[in-house]
Amino acid sequence: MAKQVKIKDIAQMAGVSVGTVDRVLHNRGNVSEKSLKAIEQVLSEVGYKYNIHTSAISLRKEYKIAIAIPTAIQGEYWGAIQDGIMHAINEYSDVKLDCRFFFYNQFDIYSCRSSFASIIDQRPEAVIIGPTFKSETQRLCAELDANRIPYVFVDAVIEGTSPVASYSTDQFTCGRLLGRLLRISAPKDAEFAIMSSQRIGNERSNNSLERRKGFIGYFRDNGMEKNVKETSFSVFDPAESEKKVMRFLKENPGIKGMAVMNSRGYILAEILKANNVQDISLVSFDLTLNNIKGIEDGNISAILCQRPELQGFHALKSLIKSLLYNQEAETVHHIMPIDIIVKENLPYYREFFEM
Amino acid sequence: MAKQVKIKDIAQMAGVSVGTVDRVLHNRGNVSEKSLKAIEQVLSEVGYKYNIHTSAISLRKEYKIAIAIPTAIQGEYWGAIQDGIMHAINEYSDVKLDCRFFFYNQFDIYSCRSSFASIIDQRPEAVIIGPTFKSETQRLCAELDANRIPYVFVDAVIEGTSPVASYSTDQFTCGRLLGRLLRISAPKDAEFAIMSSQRIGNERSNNSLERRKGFIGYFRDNGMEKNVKETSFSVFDPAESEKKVMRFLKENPGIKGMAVMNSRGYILAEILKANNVQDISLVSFDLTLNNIKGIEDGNISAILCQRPELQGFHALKSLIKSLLYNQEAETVHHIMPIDIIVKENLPYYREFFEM
DNA sequence: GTTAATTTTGTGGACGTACACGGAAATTTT
DNA sequence: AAAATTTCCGTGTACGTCCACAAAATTAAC
Repeated sequence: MAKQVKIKDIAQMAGVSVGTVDRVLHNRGNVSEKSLKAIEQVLSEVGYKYNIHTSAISLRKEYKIAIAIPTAIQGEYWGAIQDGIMHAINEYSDVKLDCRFFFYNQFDIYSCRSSFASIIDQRPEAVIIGPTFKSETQRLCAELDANRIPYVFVDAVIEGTSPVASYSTDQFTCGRLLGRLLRISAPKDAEFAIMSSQRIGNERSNNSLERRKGFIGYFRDNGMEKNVKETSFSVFDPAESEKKVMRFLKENPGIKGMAVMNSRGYILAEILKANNVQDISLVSFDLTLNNIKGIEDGNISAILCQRPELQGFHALKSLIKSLLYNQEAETVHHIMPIDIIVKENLPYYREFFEM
Repeated sequence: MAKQVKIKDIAQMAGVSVGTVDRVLHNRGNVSEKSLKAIEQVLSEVGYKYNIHTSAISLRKEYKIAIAIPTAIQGEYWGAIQDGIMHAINEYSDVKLDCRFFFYNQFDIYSCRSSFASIIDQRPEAVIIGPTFKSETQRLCAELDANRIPYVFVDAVIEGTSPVASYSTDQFTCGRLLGRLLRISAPKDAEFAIMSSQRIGNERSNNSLERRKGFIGYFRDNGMEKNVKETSFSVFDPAESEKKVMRFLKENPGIKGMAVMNSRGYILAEILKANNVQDISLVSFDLTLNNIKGIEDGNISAILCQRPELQGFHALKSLIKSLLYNQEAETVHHIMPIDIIVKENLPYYREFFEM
């Protein structure tokens, strides 16, 4: 248990007052070259570490934090991220925070634009971004960079930006993992289907595309590329979807597994249930309420999940750290674990958290 | 963002001084019935929450904490628990802690007794217990209860004790989950083997027994009780084990999956690898270095894991909370999630943590 | 009823950092 | 060289809690 080095100690060693050390630590300027050198010398020798507690206490400032994520629905993916953020707000209730959520519709680029514009207007001191549209996000980040406003990414990373940290998943590997899960639970010659959920404008998210690549890649590596089929279903027209899916299964009787590259697996689960289909594994993403029900009912074999609460929690945590000790640190990209959730271990993923 | 209520506020509302409120909050006694009533009244109304930061600063006391767990080896299960504890020590470096480890041999009841005896001698202010022997642990806990020394359990809970908290896993469900993993990845009529690792005196740990029960129960529930075989292998005599296992497989050609109820799966992985056995799934427990290698090599299909670092981390965290704010709270039993780790998601379980 | 012992209560200093303020030193201007 | 700026620096106070110590109130003892 190494003894804490205090600012006072540093001041003494460098032959200056605590005020000057403080100025250096917070690069507030107004320090002579000589003092700066002396203090930096001492700092490099002793390795000063902030005392987060005292630091937090004496900080009177209230930080404005903007959170730009797709509309969060309780019990769904972005809802879980929001839960994690709320949890962090609570945990760090001693740091004065003014957190505002700027939700946007992830399928409407205009709503994203206007949301991001409001953020700029708001002049926050830090931002959490759950990115969807690449160039919109890049534009926002450029603006934030110009104003030296720190930001972090959750769920995904956008290239050409310089966040303080990011929390995301290796979606390609998710796809491979999904491939493996389906393959091992089916006979050697079985076929598998990628079930795309159709949306307005038929756009597919980047995450889904990556997952799909990984999935196909996995079967290609195992010489089973031909065993992979693809079809789609609608999120909004269940009856039509049901007809389409059942027709597809009839035409492809070899199908023993279905992969859904987003959280819409529960829709297929309903269809399988209604038609009493027993021998097809279904794997989807995200522990949403609907998918939880699908697992409990036994219609979804497994769910892949990427700790959204933890992402939200750590996102805010790292921003707070950055605000308090604004050393210009390197970006840290955190890749979240991919949890495999089936009927048996489901219950224990609901309580536990944090961390 | 609700405004923080301070001790001063409470004091004012209750018509007493901060000192008195402090005494009540830490039940240090020496408070008149009248003041106590008044303060408790106010507390129940406003819902006071400690400011962890200021609390940590002004705490000058150094707490002696004893940690009684089986010998921890780096890269194995108890080593991971130790890592988690060390991490918490680091995270709470502002709270003065004097942590001492009292390791014991989990296969030697005498070493456990002498370890526990040293703890009593040591007179610690709080204890973390990784229990193995039931009555020894009960005796220790009785002693601790008598001295009002708080303690927490990691890995497992012993009945007839009253810890501050516990962090453990539902081993029975682990066994069921293992059953499911093996079953789905094999043909309908496949057979499965429970591979017990033999030890000195042939005792089997409680955890293993529970897992075994769950495993067998799973197959019974699916009308496949007859498909489960059992055999054993030695941890210390690899050559003998290899002979025995291969003979067993020859005699039971229907075996498509092997279950190891502890962390010794890697031994079988080596055997399968050496004999070029390809079509048998092997599932074991705990992300030890050996097992990680087994997964990477493809000889272990999956590992079930119960977040040992998180257990250790939270164990110490909850003890610290209990020491700082020793309100006589109810015991909280935390059941850890059961992570399923396969080749694809393995890399991401090594970095991430905390929380 | 007075004194002693005990219980109860309030006060004030300490923890380590942030930051405002005013004074000292260095620099520029006149 | 003195005055006016500007730059630099040290001091002091605040943050909310803990806890030691002393003062006050209550109870016990005589």
